[in-house]
Amino acid sequence: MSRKQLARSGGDLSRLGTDDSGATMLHLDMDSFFVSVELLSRPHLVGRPVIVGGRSGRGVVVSASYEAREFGVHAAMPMSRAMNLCPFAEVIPPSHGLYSSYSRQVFDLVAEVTPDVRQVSVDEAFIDVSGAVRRLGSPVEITTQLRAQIQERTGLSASVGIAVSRVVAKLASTRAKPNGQLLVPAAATQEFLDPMPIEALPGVGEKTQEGFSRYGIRLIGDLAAVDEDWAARVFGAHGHQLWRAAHGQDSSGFDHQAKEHTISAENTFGEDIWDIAVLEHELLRLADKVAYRVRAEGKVATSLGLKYRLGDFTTLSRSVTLSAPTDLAREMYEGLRPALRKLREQRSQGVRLLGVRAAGLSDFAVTGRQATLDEPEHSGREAEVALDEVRRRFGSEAISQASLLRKRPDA
DNA sequence: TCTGGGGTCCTAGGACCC
DNA sequence: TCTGGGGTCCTAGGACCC
Repeated sequence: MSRKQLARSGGDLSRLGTDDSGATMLHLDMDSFFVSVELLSRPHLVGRPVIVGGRSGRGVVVSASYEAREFGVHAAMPMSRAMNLCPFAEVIPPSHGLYSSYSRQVFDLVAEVTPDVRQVSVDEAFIDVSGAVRRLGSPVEITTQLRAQIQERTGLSASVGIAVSRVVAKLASTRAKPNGQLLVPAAATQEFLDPMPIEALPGVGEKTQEGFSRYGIRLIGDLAAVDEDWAARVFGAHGHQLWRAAHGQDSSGFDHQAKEHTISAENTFGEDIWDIAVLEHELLRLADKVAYRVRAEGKVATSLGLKYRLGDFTTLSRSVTLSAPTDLAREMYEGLRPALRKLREQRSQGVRLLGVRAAGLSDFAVTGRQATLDEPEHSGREAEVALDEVRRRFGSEAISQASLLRKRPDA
């Protein structure tokens, strides 16, 4: 049984009550978002098993319609297995640009409710409505309105959980799916949580579940019942955070200010690659992709990471701290190339995946590089920014070829 | 069955400095 | 000459999420 099925397999919840006065946190989750967007333009497939995902040998399921889930198909499953389970499913390759545009429409509607929103992915967000009740009505009324508006403007359905905290709201929206809403009144929080399986809690995956089960902890209520200090001692910071979640409490505040983040790109090859020249070409292509996005955010990276996955799925990583921050593909490529060569020499295995990550991102303007207009790197930056225009017109493949041939400005 | 791509957070060890 | 301890930064790896 999947986690979602487990979380849904509860009893009647109407006894939880109708008092939403203390439940001002909403978790909004679009129903099988990618599939639903694709069905808008393919109405003849409604009601049939539909899978969005990569078709190639190494593709995985990204999203499955409820009809496909009946066959046991779920997200992140290898496509080969999904096709065994459900051979007649319609398979559609993902169109991320399309999903982004529908996502924007949905979040424009959310923004009309309140600015207190923390978006967690294209199709999911936490919404704190405590500042909106006087203007728009109770949390339940706001939810009903918002779901109706989303349905009307986009043709897509959303499910919403309404509770005292993010973690409880999230569990409630899962229980409400598809196309539903569920209120967990503040006073009913523990009663709602206690009977759920521990792996329904966000942050509990396979390993953590195993760890808990060694101590007989199988339900959220089991974890809620143990001593707080014991949980922190035995399971570390993660255990302490989960103990709080088992009591319906969020571990951190509702901070939605821009934190430092990372930008990465990776690629799984159709078949394992042994040739260092092919790997280096891919390294440059990925560096180009990352550098473009770093520049688009007006940032520079102070450290770089390389992800290197072998044919047997062993995953290695190497990182490099730069002496001067950069937003250039060429510098990222040259920064990581020695690490790539070394790994290829050390490990006599084909390479399944290569990835590039930019971290320690800071504003271009505050690094001081902006002041040194005659610096060679700066003219390099100008050149790459100009190449961005070429990319828009001729596609990224053209840029990768151009980057390969381009000389360093100081060479 | 054989595992995508984009992320976040935590831990642990070693280097280095005072 | 041998020895402490704390703080910080860097690196590698792992668990987890959508």
